[in-house]
Amino acid sequence: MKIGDLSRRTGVSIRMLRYYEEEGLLTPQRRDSGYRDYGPQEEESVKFIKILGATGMTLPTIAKFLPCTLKDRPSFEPCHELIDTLQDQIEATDGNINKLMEGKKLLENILSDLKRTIK
Amino acid sequence: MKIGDLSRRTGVSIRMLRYYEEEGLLTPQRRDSGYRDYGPQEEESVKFIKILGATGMTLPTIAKFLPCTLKDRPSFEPCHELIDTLQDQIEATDGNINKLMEGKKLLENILSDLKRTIK
DNA sequence: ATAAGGTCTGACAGCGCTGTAAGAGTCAAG
DNA sequence: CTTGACTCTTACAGCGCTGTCAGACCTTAT
Repeated sequence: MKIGDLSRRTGVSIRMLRYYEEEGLLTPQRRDSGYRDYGPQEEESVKFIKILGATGMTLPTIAKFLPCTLKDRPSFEPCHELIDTLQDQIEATDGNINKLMEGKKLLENILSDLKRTIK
Repeated sequence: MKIGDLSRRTGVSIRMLRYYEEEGLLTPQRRDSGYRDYGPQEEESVKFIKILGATGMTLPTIAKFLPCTLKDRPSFEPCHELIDTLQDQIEATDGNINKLMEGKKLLENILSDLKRTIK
């Protein structure tokens, strides 16, 4: 699959797909022409990247976790060293969720205040 | 209250407090010396800014909402024009919360996978 | 073979936010 | 009055991400 196809399928811009590679998150095959050739494995990875990125995780951090999401992950992947980081990240995400909910509450308060004041 | 005091009380860096002013979010009094002089009203605003900022709202956007959070808000404040934006923002925040929860779930899956694989 | 559209690399620029530094002035305690 | 801590403005720089552009090459269909 060429980069444009993957971009269309994932909604991630071509620019960013190349950036992912630059940051070590993806390493697609190359054709003789130099064109990147993505497989279903890479498409799967992009999905993970999107989700993890949405949690505020930075790309280098995501790069650390990505090998652990592989089905056929080689056993020597140092995933066990990531458990602490992982736990921290879960906590951080939880904190962010709470902040967002607090923010949402505030917004809703402002909204209902406004509606009451104006109507 | 001087800027250092407000910084300590809110946990927002001096740099950022000045930046808030630059962006029109705060307009503290000035002493003859030129020193900024913050009142309790400004401290309250900083709290809102922090919360709204945590929802991913950008400072210029926050600047629009801030007048609507004032207790003694002048009636001519065009807050009614913000209702749509506000509703959009609430929706967006909701979406972000969901994304974060999805991300958290993924992280937890990775974590339990790892624990099972390793132990 | 030609044309249109896809892709390559490399570079530059912008966003929003944040820190830091320099050089000058202010404040408060001794 | 001196000294150390604080504040002022201005400016530069970095982060992580993202877009865009240029110039060259590849691919596919006609």
